[in-house]
Amino acid sequence: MRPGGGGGVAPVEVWRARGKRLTRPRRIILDVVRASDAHPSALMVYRQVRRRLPRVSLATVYRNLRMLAAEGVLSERADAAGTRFDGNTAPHDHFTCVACGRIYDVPALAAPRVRARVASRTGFEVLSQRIEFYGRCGACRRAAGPTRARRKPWQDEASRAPRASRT
Amino acid sequence: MRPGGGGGVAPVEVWRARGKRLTRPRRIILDVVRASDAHPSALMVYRQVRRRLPRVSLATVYRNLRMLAAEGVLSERADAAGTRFDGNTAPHDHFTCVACGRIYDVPALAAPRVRARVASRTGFEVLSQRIEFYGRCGACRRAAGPTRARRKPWQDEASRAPRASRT
DNA sequence: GTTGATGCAAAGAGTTTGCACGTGT
DNA sequence: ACACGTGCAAACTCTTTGCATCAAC
Repeated sequence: MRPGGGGGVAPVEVWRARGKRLTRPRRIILDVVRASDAHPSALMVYRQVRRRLPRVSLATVYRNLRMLAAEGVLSERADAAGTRFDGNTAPHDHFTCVACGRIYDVPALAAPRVRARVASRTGFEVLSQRIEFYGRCGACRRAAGPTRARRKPWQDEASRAPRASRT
Repeated sequence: MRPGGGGGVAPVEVWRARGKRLTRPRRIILDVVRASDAHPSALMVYRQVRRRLPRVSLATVYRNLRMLAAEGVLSERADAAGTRFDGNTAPHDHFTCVACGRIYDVPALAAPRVRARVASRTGFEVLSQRIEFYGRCGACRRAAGPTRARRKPWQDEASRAPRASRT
């Protein structure tokens, strides 16, 4: 459970202003993504939502995730394993452990600096950026030995991965 | 045409040592990716290769791109638009223009610094990283006005996009 | 009551795989 | 001649869409 994740942020008013409705599936989908720190895929969200709303369809999950991301309520990232969603919309980077597959949030430490540098060097206007790190997390380093997969979180729904640090 | 791209780097010996063969489709596929700076998708490569080898199959293109990437001869990146391949295997970052869709290489300016910082902050072992910038390129900024798509390079095969800078 | 949202099923895009034949070594 | 590689087609996964019905407002 992401601390503060299930809390009462209020983008609901924003939707209403645009004629969007707060339906039961939609609310649960948002809850699930916010309550997870596993950066879940649509399928992972679907499986969680179905526990509370067994008749929900995968299409509804996709439609809502896409819409919520478009509204800025969620963030969306594509990688080799597919599209992942993140309830944390604050700027931050990611660390993917190549051993256990877990994705950790890391503070966007150097973001502004790197960004300014690229802008001044190329003359381009940088609007946003994405930084991904790959390596071995603390737990997997301690487990020593050669890299070995212990679990594949993108095929599962829950993950107790501790957050690397607060962003 | 990427300068030096079509040149005679020699990973061929490496393959042979592993029992891999230098077939006609394979050589042409590699040529095509190396000669492009458009960061082509498999389909884009396929269309180019077919000009020189009309009977080539898409499956062969996929198999070879994947194999060449695994051998380190090419690099592979997944994003929202699908998987893209890059003949430039030197470390570098990317800038995607949200107006015209072109992908530019940018020097990996801050890479080592950012990397070390994350490692020391999290205690994780960083093995690699990926940095993507999004914004408006020089040409599109000069074209002024609101963001408007002028072309969708991921549906085409050729691109005359100038390189932002040499990595 | 109006209109956006849902569930279901079917379609689509991108990518992978099985298999018999072809071809580099 | 021996394997690896190829073309073809089918399969597979992930995601989107059409449509009648449902439910939020």
